[in-house]
Amino acid sequence: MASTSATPAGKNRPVVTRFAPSPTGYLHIGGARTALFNWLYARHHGGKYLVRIEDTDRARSTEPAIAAIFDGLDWLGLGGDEEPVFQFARSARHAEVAHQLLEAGHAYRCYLTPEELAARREKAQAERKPFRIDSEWRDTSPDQWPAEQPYVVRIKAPKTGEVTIADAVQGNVTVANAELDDFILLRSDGTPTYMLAVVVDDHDMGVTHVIRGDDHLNNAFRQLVIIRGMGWPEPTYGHVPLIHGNDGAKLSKRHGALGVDAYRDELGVLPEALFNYLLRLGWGHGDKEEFTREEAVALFDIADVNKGASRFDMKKLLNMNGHYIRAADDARLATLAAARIGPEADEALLTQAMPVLKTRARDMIELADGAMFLFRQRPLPLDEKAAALLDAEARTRLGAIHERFAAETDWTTEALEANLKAYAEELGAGLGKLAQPLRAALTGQATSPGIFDVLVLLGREESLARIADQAGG
RNA sequence: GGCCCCUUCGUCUAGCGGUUAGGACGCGGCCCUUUCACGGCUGAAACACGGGUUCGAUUCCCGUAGGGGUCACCA
Repeated sequence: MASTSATPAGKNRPVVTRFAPSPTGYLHIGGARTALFNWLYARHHGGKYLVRIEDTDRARSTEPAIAAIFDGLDWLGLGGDEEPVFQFARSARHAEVAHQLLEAGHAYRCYLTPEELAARREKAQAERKPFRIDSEWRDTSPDQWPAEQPYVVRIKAPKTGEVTIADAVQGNVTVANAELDDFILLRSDGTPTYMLAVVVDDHDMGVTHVIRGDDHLNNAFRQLVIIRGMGWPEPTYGHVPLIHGNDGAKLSKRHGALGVDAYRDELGVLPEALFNYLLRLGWGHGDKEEFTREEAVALFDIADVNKGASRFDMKKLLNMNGHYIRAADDARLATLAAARIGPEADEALLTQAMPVLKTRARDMIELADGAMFLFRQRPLPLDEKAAALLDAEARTRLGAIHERFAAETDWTTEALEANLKAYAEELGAGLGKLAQPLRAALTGQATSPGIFDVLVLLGREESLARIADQAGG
């Protein structure tokens, strides 16, 4: 048994990686992570990171999907270093390679019809035998080829021996050549298949490291047949495990496989949070949890990516998002929040309020919600808990508070706090007994940022008016 | 089903022959406190199972079980 191993031929070529999504939908979370790993690997090695759109499936590829992918990539800061390559536009070149393979005797014309193939497949299944394409056209010579009949071009895959790939993530993976079949290079209409296109494009783009989902691991062996047939340098492969949903099943649209745009728009996630979360999914570096882009670039190694699939955990993503919200620039958050609140939002006020708002939010939805009280029109609607806080006694006290605050000349958190504390002492009550009704009156809610911060944010006039609205007696 | 891959707390992970198996999320408790958060402290919680190899296995090897991927004129 001959055994050959796929050792990278061009070890000292500059690193070139690529992210090659097919535009049949949005950029999903798994794709985003694959892009991230490719980007990181290239950056770490001072190489190039490219993007290729695999749009050869004309029926399923759409313009909106292409736009969504670029949009998602840009948002995460994972756009390619050069103009993206569109695979479909290169089909003439793919066909050219197929013909070279044909001339070199590494491929052959196969006149088997799809119907005949289907029949054989069915027969094998009925006999419970593994089906492997075994075309009688494999060893025919050109003079035996029927004229004027449609044919496909098949690769002539080795039938004996085995190949082992030194995968950067999975380690050595060996497959017997008997497992490989003579897959199609060119369809009967002359168009190239994916298997051919990837190999040709990767070669032409100078890709040295193919980092992709491990659903492609088996394909690597097929692609190697083409690469060897052409005598091209073999890339280093790195097959990263797929991301699973919270229940352990493959991530589908049902559980969490949203487009990255949904994480941004519907979940209110910050790009740096998603970046960090995705980085930590399947990769770790000691006890470190938070990584800046620079740290990630410096520390990332594809060899450290875990072999096992990991589950997507929304809770942890949100927790991380909270960290990044707290660390984010106030003006930036204000702009983001304002877009969610609407035209009544005042960015300057939002920016001013942000320090006390952002510790209370794990996502931009919560952040915007938490800021709403600043912009509500009087008289404020009271939620259930707020209403319960405003009993007769509380309303009476609000009247007294209104009087005291109206006389307050120093509208600062310190002065206001001293003022209210003095009143509490006078009453012999805890500060909470006064602060909660006050909060209800000022925000219409039972929870909010610190009450004195609220007072200052709202300003003297608005605060007094809101208190008066609820004061009784 | 054939082939390939995977398996450390519920989850994400550190570990790379000798550790009280560490951190994070989540969960419980305490502290801080005008509410809710944030923050701090703290508790419960894992090496799938069975054989080897070894003085010694979470770590190396082989099985078993479980999970995943792939078997198109889709990509």
